[in-house]
Amino acid sequence: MTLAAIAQPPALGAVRVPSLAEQAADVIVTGISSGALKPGERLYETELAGRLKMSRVPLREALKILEAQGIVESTPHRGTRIALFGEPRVKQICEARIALERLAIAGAVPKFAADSTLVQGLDSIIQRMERAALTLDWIEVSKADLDFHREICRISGNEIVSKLWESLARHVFIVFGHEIRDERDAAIVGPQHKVLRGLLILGDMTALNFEIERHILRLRRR
Amino acid sequence: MTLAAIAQPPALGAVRVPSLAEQAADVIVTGISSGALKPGERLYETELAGRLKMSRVPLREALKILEAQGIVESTPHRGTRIALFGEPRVKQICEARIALERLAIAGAVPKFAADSTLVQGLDSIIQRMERAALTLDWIEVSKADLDFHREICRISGNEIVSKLWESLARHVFIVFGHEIRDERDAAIVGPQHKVLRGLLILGDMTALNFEIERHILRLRRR
DNA sequence: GCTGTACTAAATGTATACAAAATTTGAGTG
DNA sequence: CACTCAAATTTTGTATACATTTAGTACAGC
Repeated sequence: MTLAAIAQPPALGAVRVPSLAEQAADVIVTGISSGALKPGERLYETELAGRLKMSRVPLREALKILEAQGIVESTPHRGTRIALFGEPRVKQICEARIALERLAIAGAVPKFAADSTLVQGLDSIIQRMERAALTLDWIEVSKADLDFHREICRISGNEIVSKLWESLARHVFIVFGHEIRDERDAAIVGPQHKVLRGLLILGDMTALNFEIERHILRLRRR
Repeated sequence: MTLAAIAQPPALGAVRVPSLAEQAADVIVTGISSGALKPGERLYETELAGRLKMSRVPLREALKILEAQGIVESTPHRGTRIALFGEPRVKQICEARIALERLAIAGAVPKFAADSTLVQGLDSIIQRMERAALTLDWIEVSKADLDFHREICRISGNEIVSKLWESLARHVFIVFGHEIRDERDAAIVGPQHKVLRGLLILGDMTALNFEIERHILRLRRR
C-alpha cells in the first residue's frame, strides 16, 4: 500500500471542487427555491443543459441525484418534472425533519458533553446567520440555517442520518425559498438557534425533543 | 394541455421498463448484498461497465444515485468506493429505520381504518414471503420483507417518507444479505409480519411503536 | 364527422470519443 | 539507500454523436 492511499481524506483541507453534476443539482434546487423554476414544470435536458452551459451528460447525472432525493420525478422516455410542493408535502417534510433531527440530536448530545470545543462550530454558523439577517439576505440565512442542522448531524457521527438529511435539506431549502419573511423574522432567527445551542450543551433531551418540534413547526403557523 | 399529459400514471398498468441506470444500481446493490462486491472495494467505471454490458454513461448515473443514497462514496477525480457496513453503521441503519417506519405507520393506520381492502396488499406480500421461506430463498424473503414495509410507506401517502425509505431499503437489503439465517428464521419471518399486520388494522399506535422497534432490532440480537 | 392509423418531429436513452486530473512508476540525486 | 521530481499510465470528467421511444399531426376509412 502506498502513502497516498493511507491519507484517505483528500488533503483534509483541500478545496473540494464539485463536479458539474453536483453544481447543476445545486443550481436547479436554488432555481426552484427562488421561483425561477416552478413546481410541476417539465425540465428539457437539452434546453437546461444549454442554459447551464454544460452538456447533457453531467446534467442527466444531476437529475438522477435529484430524482433519488425526490426533488424531481421522471418516467423513462417521458421526461423529468419538478415535484409539487403543496401544503401536504410541506407537512410531510416537517414531520420527517422532526423525526430525523431528534435522532441527530440524540446522537450529538453525548458528543457535546465529551468535547466542549464542538459548540464553536455552531456558534460561527449562528454568527453567519445573524449577519445575513441584518441585510435581510434570506438565501444566506437559509443556507446558514441548514448548515446549523447539518452540523448537528455531522457531530452526531451518524452517517445515515447525515445522508438522509442531505436529501431533506434540499426540500427544506425550497420550502424556505417560498416563505415570505420580514424584519421581525430576522430578529428572532438567531435567538431561536441559540436556544437549541444552549439545550444541546445542557443535554436535556426532554426539552430538546419538545423544542426541536417547535423550532421546525414555527414556520408553518403564520 | 394534451390528454396524454393528464393521464400522468403511465398507462396505470404499464410495464415499467427501468433505464439501464436503475438496473445497474440494483445489480450493484444485489452484488454487495450477496458478497460479490465487498464493502470498501473500489469500483472502476470502465471495468464495471464492461461486466454489466453497458457503457460508462448509464453506469455513472447509477453511481450518482447510489452516492446520493449513501451506498457508495466518491470523491471527484479519485474514484468511487463501496461504503463500509460495520457494526456502528448497522446500528445507525436500524435507528433511522425505526424512526422512519414509525412515521409511515402513523400515516398508514388511518388509511387502513378507512379502507378495509388495503390489507390485501400486505397479505399477498406475506404469502410471497412465506413461500420463499419454505425453500430458504433468502434473497426473495428479503425482497418481500422490504416490499412489506415499502407498502406501508406507500399506503401512508407520505411521499417524503417513501423516498427516504427507498434509500434506507437498499442499506437494509445489504445488511440482510450479510445475515446468516436458518430454518428457524424461516418459520418465524411470516408470523412476525402478521403481528404487524394485525396491529395495523387494530390501529393501536402504542403497541405498534413498541412492536416495530422489536421487529427491526430482532435481527441484531443473535 | 369521428375514429383509427401511419407518418413526422422531438426528446430521451445509450454509446463512442476526447480532455483533464490523479496515481503510479522509475530514473536521477543527495 | 532514501528521497524528490517528472514522465507515463490510468482513471475520471465531459462533450459529441447515434439509436430508440414517445408525442404530435395529418390523412384515410367508416
